[in-house]
Amino acid sequence: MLKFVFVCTKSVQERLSPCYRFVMKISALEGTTRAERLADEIAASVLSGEFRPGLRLDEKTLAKRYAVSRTPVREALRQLASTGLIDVKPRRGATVVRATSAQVETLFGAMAEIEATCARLSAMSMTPLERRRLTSFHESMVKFVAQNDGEGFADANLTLHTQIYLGAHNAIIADIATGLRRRVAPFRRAQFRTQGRIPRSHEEHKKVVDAIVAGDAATAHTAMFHHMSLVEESFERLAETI
Amino acid sequence: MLKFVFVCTKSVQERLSPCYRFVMKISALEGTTRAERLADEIAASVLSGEFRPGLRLDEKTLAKRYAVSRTPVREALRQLASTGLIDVKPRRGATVVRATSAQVETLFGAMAEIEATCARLSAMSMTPLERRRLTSFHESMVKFVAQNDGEGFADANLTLHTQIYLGAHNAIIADIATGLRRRVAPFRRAQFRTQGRIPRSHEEHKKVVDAIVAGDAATAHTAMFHHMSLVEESFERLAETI
DNA sequence: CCGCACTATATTGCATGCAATCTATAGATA
DNA sequence: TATCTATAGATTGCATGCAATATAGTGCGG
Repeated sequence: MLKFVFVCTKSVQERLSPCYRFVMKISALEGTTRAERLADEIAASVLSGEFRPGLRLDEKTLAKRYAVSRTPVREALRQLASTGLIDVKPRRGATVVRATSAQVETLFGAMAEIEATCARLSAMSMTPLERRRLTSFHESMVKFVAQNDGEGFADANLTLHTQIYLGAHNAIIADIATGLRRRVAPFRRAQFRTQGRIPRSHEEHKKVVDAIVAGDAATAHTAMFHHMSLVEESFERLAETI
Repeated sequence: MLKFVFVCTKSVQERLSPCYRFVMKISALEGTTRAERLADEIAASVLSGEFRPGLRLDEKTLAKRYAVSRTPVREALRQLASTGLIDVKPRRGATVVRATSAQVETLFGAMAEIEATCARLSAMSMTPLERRRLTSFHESMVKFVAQNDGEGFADANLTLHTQIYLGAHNAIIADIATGLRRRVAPFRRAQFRTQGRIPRSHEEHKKVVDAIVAGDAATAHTAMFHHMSLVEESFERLAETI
């Protein structure tokens, strides 16, 4: 991995031309710790499905795989445990969470509540600019519906929901929502492959977006809750077929 | 610290008389790791106010204080950082979070939303037994009002709110609520010392409890949200006098 | 044949030490 | 005098090694 070292004092740093600031940014990116980068790597592997639920995450193996010692691996695992993505038991090691259907239901229920809350808050406190952006982004998603592009729709779906988290104008609630979305991710894979899910999801989004833009908090809440419940239902249907 | 070692096989363990099980329980308590116990200790110190917001939490000093090496201290600090109680920056160490008034406002706002959600869910899904218990517990709190006992009221207040978290019958939302309450704690100290806060709080509780018991979800939500907003207002008034 | 106890192996928890980075203080220069 | 530089000290990040604990495999008795 490349590394640029740029030595200067703080006052010089502040008066640098933009091209040098770019160099500094690279340096800042490198400034994260190994443990942090490991946590990201492992999380990505869990979310991508490479590390399946139930898989044992052995410290030594991970350390070898990423060519570091066990210490940063341990820290990464602890951090991931706090997000609920993996499960660490004292002296028993870490595993990718494997939830019972009841636990998954709880997770989806929590998520529906939080998302609905975000929608309500967004309806109350989004700026006019944010409302316009939300509308136009939602409208742009129609192309994925037309092309039946599940992958593209899934990506855009995340962006749309994130816009609503941010529109709530409460960083803590937005964090909670993001964290929950991450936690449910391993259990909702391939959700948009369910027959007819894409156009239906797009319609539900429209109801949510319209209510938010109109400032109708109660309807935004209800519509989002309903949308998330259908997502769960779609998951259940998928799970049955496995 | 005492430690009982009790060696036996699992099948024997399961057929033990209760008195031996007690011994095993002690052993199980000891079975937690140092890092976990440290996290509890440090959290308690933060919540009790011994470690004030902004205080630098230096690994070496903490290691000396608790007579362990830096390794478990580091793990404890990372864990606490994930709960939002302390702030850890790479290569810059840990400090007890010192929030701006805007951040505290965000925190109270998030808490009000989550608590209100819990109240709504409780209204919808508490069992008859839970409803009865909630009512009787709330009624028992009148004695603290009569005696103007802030300490007693604060303890009971926590129990009452926890009952509502649990009544929501969603472990994840309950966890979120508990975590937020913890995070808010350092900024709401001495809240019940504000003039006239105890009887007023008790009245607000009544509205919440009545709505929950009656199964009136919308009213429970509104009443709880209102209650939490007043808590925040009371904090603001306190902060101004500091 | 089944279940229990015991030993061997593997894995986690923790302590220690070194290297990289940050911070503070003193000195130099305009 | 104010600002910048350089050095020393302190602190964090990480690697390594040992001790405590859990797991798996083997032998023994009923």
